[in-house]
Amino acid sequence: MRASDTVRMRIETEIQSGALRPGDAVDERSLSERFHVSRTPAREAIMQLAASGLVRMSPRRGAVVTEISAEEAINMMESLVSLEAEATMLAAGRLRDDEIEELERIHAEGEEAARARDSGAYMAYNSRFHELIYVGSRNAYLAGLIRQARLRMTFYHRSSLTQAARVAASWEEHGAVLAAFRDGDVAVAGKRMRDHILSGGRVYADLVAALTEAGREGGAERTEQVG
Amino acid sequence: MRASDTVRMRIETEIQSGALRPGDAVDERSLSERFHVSRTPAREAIMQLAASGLVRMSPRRGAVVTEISAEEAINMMESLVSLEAEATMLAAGRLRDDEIEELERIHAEGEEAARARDSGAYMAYNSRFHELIYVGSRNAYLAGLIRQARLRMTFYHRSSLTQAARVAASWEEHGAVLAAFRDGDVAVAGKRMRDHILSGGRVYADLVAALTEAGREGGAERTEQVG
DNA sequence: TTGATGGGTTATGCATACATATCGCCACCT
DNA sequence: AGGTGGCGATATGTATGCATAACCCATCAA
Repeated sequence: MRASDTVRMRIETEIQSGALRPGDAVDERSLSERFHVSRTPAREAIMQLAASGLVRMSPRRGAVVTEISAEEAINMMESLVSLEAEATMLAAGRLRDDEIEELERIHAEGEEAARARDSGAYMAYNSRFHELIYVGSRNAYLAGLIRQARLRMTFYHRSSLTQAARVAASWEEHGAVLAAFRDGDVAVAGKRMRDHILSGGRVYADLVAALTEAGREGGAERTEQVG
Repeated sequence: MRASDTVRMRIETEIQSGALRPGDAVDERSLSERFHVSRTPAREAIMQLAASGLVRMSPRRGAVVTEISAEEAINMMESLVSLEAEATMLAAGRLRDDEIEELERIHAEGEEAARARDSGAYMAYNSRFHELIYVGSRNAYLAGLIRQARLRMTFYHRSSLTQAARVAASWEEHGAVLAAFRDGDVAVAGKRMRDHILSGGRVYADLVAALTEAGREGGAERTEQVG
């Protein structure tokens, strides 16, 4: 394992967790000091993050955690909807019976979190549910595209599932997809996943628009109240 | 412009052109000597290429131009079909009349290359045609995903359009998509693009399978005869 | 008071030196 | 004769030094 990889992963974690927020500077020196490495691996970690889109580099001006505009957010959601629907259709035709049973178990476990409006627990369940579908698609490349897109949206996307109403609806929509899996209905499974992602996406797009607006009005501090 | 960026772009060009072939080593020292830079930007270029999937790095063992297995090729084609269809459906609903006219002009210009079975000229036309659709989708993120996927497949994909029969069929299929654009029929445009990419994809998958097979039998040299 | 200008500061970008793991080769042992 | 172990060579990974461009702020003029 290279030092640059560990630095990269730790930054990714900090962005996911919200410790690093869109617009925050990611500079070589502070990274090298925090992780006790020289500037070289710190710099390489930043470049890797830039390649995956998590940070944006300007020559001679350093890197900042990528801020997503409302337009970009809509574009990414549009793409994610398509990718998730495709993965779901592939999975609908390829999931083995025991994998569908596994999905049902996980879905049953998620009900408690959904009822309790426990967004932390629900997000953990949500990840497991979707991840099983990616694997079930038998398409590692497609799964990678989806994971990368979701990773880039985490800061904003996280927030959409903190809305209590959304959690309950999300769980119901998962159930609808699962029913289509049991029926082996590829087209219906795809459509239901498309609707599911779109539902979350609407919340997400609104949030990004709100953040963008707040950022324009009152500077970065203003986003605090929403995250 | 950073030195690492120019090095990266030149390597990308060499991979696209076939000067660098899957399995070829890409080492820091030779890059730094060829492009008259130090090892640092050469190394950074390699890491950027690795992030986009064009080369594969093994810790302490250097980088090689990514070799695509038959399974990976199928996965990438499956994904590309979905992405291109999505971009086409978006474009069908968003292209302005003058953009459709531009597409028609380009398509008309491509007829000559198609008739002459001039695969070089046809590939140039082909890129322009598809590129206009990506732009017409009004989704820069989706367009980026498609370009990245196509870039990763260039070495193999190039070859599919060198088949004379495929060139003629490809041009006809473009015409069918264009007709759907004129009719403003989103679903039909998407379906026709899906079929179009799939047609090329079949040739492509066969080719990768052949290369993989050849590689297993006779080592890397064996792929020479196909490229 | 506001704007422009210039110098100092600092972080990035590149070059280079050093550390270390991997690989190939050869001798030696079985 | 074939396999194994160690040694040398080489390339990667890391650290550090140097050059330069961008930023900040003070100073000055309108």
